[in-house]
Amino acid sequence: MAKRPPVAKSELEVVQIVWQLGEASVRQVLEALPAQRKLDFKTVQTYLRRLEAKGYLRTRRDGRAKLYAPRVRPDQVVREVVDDLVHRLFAGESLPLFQHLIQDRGLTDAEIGQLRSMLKELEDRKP
Amino acid sequence: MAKRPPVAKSELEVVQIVWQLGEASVRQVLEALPAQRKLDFKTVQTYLRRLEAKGYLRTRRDGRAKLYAPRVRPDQVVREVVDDLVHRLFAGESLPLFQHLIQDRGLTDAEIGQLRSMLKELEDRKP
DNA sequence: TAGAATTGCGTTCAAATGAAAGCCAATCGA
DNA sequence: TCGATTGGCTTTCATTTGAACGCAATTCTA
Repeated sequence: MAKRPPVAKSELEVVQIVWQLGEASVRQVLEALPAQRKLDFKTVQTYLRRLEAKGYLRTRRDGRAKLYAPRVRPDQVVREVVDDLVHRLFAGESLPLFQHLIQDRGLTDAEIGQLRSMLKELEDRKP
Repeated sequence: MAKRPPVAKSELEVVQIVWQLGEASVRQVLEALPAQRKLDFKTVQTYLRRLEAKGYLRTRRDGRAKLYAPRVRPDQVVREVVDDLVHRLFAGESLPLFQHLIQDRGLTDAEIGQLRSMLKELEDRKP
């Protein structure tokens, strides 16, 4: 399939909400936006329309309203975005990103625990 | 200090090289670009100029050429960029990003080791 | 039932971005 | 010394983004 155009920054926050909700109308997305982030209905509508045009979302009609749902698997998109970032910002190395995340942003104890078990699982699952 | 405008994607790859080199001319940056990524001299020059205008780099003259060097600490910039991404893509949670990095991108054994020690250090250094 | 609100669809519009091109002065190699 | 190269500075230019309008149809609501 022809590679779809990249998701723009602002589109990301919107598509991310659709992923969470599974399927959503413009209004639902608007309401799910973090309180500080105040966008107009029309603006959200535009972003969703563009996301559909780019191939990231598909829609179906529910009465008068339109419901947007993922068309590309979220982790596929996440991978593309993160890969791109890692390349541009860390010359392709992911370790520096971890380092930043750990040292600069801090983690709760619970998070540390979960991270540990992810690592363990990864090790177990290979040679 | 007046918040500087965000670094654009393509500018990131260029500023990242300047960070690595410490100080660099247009040509040096051009040559340090990954082989696949083919940009024109003029293009790199433009990006560097914009980065200076945005406040990320400062310059000094070396004979006929101009040398670009960081003006904002790299980790400061990295933090801004990563924070922004985490907000837009994961609603502010960093764990999903780790999860993606670990499960989806894979790590070498060496990397796993280093990660472990980062975690350990983090734990030791708190209550 | 008449006006208010909600949505879709099409447009708009300025600023930012990605990617150079043009012209000119310094300089280097033959 | 003369042409090629290099770099600086200025300008260009299409596309993408971010952020909304306007109108028409539909649906609540007083």
